Amino acid sequence: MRYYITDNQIEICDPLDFDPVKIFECGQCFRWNPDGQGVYRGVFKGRAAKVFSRGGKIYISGDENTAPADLVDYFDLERDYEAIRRSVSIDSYMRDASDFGRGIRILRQDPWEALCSFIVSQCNNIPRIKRIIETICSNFGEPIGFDGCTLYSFPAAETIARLSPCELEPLRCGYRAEYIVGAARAVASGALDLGSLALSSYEEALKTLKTLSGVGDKVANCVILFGLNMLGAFPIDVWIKKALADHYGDGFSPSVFGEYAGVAQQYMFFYARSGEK
DNA sequence: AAACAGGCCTAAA
DNA sequence: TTTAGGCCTGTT
Repeated sequence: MRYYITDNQIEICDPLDFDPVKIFECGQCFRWNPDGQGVYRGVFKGRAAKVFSRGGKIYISGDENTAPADLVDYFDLERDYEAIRRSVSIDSYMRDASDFGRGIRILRQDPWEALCSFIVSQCNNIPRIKRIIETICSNFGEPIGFDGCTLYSFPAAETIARLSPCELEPLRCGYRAEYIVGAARAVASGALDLGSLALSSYEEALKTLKTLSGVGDKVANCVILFGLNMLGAFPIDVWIKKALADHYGDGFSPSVFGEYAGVAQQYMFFYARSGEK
């Protein structure tokens, strides 16, 4: 998509394919919050940034440790989402869903953060998921001063690996604490190499992630889609299951959506959650 | 008060 | 291979 880099800040030329509210509220991430004036601030890969609109344009600017290239990568600015929307619009339902979700982009999130976040998400509601993740960051992450706010980085797997599940009690995340520590130890010990998983096949990534306790099909697919940026991954949660039952039959396979099935899934999820349909 | 929330694990057919 | 029940916790 077209954008300008000026003064270490990115200006998005066509806001139709970059909608901050949809990007941050469509369910793919948990750590970007609006300040009441419409400015979203968040932390990605240890860096702070903000996204806001002014005069019909969208601006993204990061802290002093953030290069424009980091933002281009994280927000997936080089990808043509209009082409993706066309390719997944296989019927009138998907045309409506992808039209409704126009402006969503799949963020290139840190794989460890995605793994931990979606472990937390299981059998949980969004406010509590966000609260738990904020607490893990404020308790175990590093403070980052930015734009007059104190934000916190997501703690490294090594940091969490040194803790016992009991020490995660302040999170109030219940039985998920053991899963989190187990995953952290797998990553920290090198038994699970998320970097190399990103270079492996989808099947390999799925199989490997599912060896972790607390990670099943749904969580693993979320990690692959949002953390490994494999856009064919198709997480099926209760909302998607219902949408599939309503619009497609028993023999459904994500492959009908092609290589960007995961993006189709996100349009469906956002559409279903919106209550529009 | 009982059910539910963006699943997963284990035991049992 | 599929199914039922249990699981921490906070809300409604």
